[in-house]
Amino acid sequence: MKIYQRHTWPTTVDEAIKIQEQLQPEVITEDNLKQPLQYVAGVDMGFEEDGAISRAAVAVLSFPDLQLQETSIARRPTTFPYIPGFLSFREIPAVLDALEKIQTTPDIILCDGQGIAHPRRFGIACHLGLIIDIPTIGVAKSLLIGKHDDLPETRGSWQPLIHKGDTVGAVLRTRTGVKPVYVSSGHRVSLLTAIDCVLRCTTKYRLPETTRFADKLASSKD
DNA sequence: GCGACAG
DNA sequence: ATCTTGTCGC
Repeated sequence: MKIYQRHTWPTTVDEAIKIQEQLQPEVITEDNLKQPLQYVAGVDMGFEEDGAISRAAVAVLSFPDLQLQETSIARRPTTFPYIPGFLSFREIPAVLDALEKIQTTPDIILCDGQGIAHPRRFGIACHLGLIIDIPTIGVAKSLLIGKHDDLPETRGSWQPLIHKGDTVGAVLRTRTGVKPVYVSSGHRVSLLTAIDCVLRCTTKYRLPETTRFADKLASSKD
């Protein structure tokens, strides 16, 4: 797919904050996606050479049967350090390289990390969604910001994630008796639709099949 | 000023 | 994210 950059990549945190604050108002947290969904994708990152090289992987699956449709991998030098709140500046450049090689344009992308459940409401899922103008959802394995009540052990149960008085996402149990995941709107997807999509992409494991496939590609040294 | 802190 | 074996529990 063809990608149009929205900005150049910053070197400093101050610059990065300006970009986040400038683009945040463009994030859409209401549904604006093709339905029924036909293709869902997952993206994930891996690192080589002690972190000097970033490796991005994309896996496109058919929906709702979740069969692998297409994959791509891209490598490039790592240019931004990992700083909580600025993950997108470290990972997105390589992700865009991998997405450019994809022939099957996904109807939605599940990202590894937060959407609007972020200090400035601009996590990696929002940033990626805005740049490529494709619906995105943030699915994180751990909490960045916000608080929530305890939730039942049953798969499918969830609780709102609250930050400074706003509902910024949800803590979702994707598997009975297993630690929950943190779901939030990325771009062009509402929270309820995001929760439904994550559940439908999750079968026998805690994480969505999309990110599991992307994870295998990003980790296997080949 | 003191912690917390996606991957 | 990454370094790494066995091990506890359903």
